[in-house]
Amino acid sequence: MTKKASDQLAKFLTGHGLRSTSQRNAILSAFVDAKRHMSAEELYAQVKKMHPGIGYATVYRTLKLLSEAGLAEERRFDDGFTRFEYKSADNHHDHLICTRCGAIFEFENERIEILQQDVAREKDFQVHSHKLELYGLCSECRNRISRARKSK
Amino acid sequence: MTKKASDQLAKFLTGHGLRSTSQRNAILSAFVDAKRHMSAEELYAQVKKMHPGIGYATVYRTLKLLSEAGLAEERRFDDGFTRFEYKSADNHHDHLICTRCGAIFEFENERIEILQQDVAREKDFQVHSHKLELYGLCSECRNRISRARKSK
DNA sequence: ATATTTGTTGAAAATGGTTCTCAATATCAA
DNA sequence: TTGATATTGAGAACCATTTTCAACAAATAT
Repeated sequence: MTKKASDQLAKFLTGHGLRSTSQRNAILSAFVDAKRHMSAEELYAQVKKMHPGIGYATVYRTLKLLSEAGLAEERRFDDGFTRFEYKSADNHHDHLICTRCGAIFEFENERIEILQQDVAREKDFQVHSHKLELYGLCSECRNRISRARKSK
Repeated sequence: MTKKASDQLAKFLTGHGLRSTSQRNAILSAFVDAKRHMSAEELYAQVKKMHPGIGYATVYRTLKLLSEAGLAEERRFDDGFTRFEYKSADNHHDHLICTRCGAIFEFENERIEILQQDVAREKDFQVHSHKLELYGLCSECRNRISRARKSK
């Protein structure tokens, strides 16, 4: 785990009269090391491996804490699951989501962001964050489908 | 209610060996006449006014049915509520959501859509739908805030 | 028209992700 | 150390949504 992340958490805790605990550190560590877009359940399973005593509630509580500390971002995709994503200072990106296999890809597009600002300005709206998700089929699933069609 | 909508539902039902019922018609009617972005709960309350006997489950079931029939679109915003939106054939739009008062505004931007297609093509991804939400403060809330600040 | 088949409904129970409660425990400051 | 209080784990509670099931109703056959 990066030292930066744990420092950031420590700073947040101190600044808010909260305490540093082994559980919080363990969860942060697992979260940072893990793949992106983790559900609370996945993270719980991961943390359990190293710290079997840890409870479900603590994972949820810590995830919320990390969001408040700016270390995690909560995302609700249309599959109904809430997932969390490690948030390093400046890497905003959007998502392509395969509706067949559930794979999630990331992308960035500066021009889209600029157009978003234009839209907001036009409506006199002050944007703080945004969410752009493209749903469809990834190339792998598309290939799988066309292969299946041929073999019929 | 538009005749078009009920026809579209009737067609879907017939085509799938399903039955046309007074409840389904009542729910569709309330849904089409209602304001956009309705939660199941809001729609249930609305339908109850004219048809007190109707059950919660039926509203949910019908809303799902309407989605399958292409008459409704399910949306999960970050406030955790699922809402449904009446979907006429060709009026895709995106949303500006005020995080303070909850107001939802709509917009369309052809250029953003084009750029999205570019991104997808680049990743060899076939987009079927997308979701773009801008979160922030509407002008009204911004004014309220700055007024409050002045009066301090 | 009437009966028959089978989809649909309402009420209540179940589900599933997430949050809360509370007694036991751990951290931090003095 | 010790005391004040934040945190934890386990399970109960929550709440939106879904499922169950017996009663009912729409489409179809008779």
